Amino acid sequence: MKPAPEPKPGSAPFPVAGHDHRACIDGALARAAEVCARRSLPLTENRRAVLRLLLESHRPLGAYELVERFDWGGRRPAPAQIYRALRFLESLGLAHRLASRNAYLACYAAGDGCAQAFLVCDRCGAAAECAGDALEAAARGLARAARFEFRAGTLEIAGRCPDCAAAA
Amino acid sequence: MKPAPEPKPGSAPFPVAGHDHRACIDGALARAAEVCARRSLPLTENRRAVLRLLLESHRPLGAYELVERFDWGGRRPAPAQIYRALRFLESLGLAHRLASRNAYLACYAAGDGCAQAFLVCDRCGAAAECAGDALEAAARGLARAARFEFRAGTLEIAGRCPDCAAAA
DNA sequence: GAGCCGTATGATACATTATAACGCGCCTGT
DNA sequence: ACAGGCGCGTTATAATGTATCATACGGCTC
Repeated sequence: MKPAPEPKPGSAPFPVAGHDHRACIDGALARAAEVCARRSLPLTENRRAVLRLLLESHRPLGAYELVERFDWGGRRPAPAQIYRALRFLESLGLAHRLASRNAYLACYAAGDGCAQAFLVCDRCGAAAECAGDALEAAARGLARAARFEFRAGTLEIAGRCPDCAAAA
Repeated sequence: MKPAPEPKPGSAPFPVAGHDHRACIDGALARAAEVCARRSLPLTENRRAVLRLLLESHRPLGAYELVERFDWGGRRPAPAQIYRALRFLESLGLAHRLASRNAYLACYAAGDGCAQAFLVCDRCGAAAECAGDALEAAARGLARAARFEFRAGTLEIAGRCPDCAAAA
């Protein structure tokens, strides 16, 4: 068991008190730029803007919420615009889709591998990404037992985030 | 190496060669009736029909696929009809929603508890439900580490089912 | 049996989420 | 230059899911 409340901003599943949001956003954007550069894929204005919105909200947003928040000098982008950016970000592991919510979440930690988990608060909608060897192992174990060829796995956990659990 | 090809219809994640589909459907329907009776909730004609369609297809179906397959003497039910039945079945654990696919899957094994997993074939769309202590433990462990109050978890694993992996 | 209440139904309309298709302009390689 | 690929911006439309309302039916009490 590991109490360790807050090692690094991005690695604490839910933002804690001293969370430096600005730094966390800038860091994630810088990482995103790197990831794109490494693959010679352009992190265009649109893509960066969508990613920034996700990072700023620090919670999952629906595509149409993104449309609304997108300030394009008065006008709004069409949904397709947003979905394109989301697909791109997802393909690089810079954002994730929360299927159970039809919502999208920025990735704060560099996207690693395969089996990922999300903790989604039933009450306030906050969400956190996390992963662990135990999950990965369990997922691969289940697949193996069924002779299923594992590609990727996503675990979505519903419940109450620390704040809401306390407030209840 | 032939480790127990088919112990019980419902417990083999993917239907195997000797799979007696008829028996598997009838068994599941009987179990559903029991579950409803135990809770004094009616397994009405609609609900039974939707469940039967899911059981018969033996793979996840979208709500609108169900609408199309629903033979109502020429007419078709409105989507709301189907969604109502699906919600009912879900609430009793008799069917599950595959969020990653917007599809619904009958439950062959009696719904047990909390953290469940689905193996979904990228190629043919077949899906199997499974669960295990390791998954449950991993899910609860992740939640606990984040001081998150666990309610339920669903793991969706994408990959290739045995048949498709072999065919590839 | 008459009246009442709760639930399931059947229907229409609507809301939300996501994609298809197309042409334009900008780069880049030759 | 210019051809090809890619991302953009737009329009239209598909796919998925809900709200609402009137009705029907069963069980209950009186």
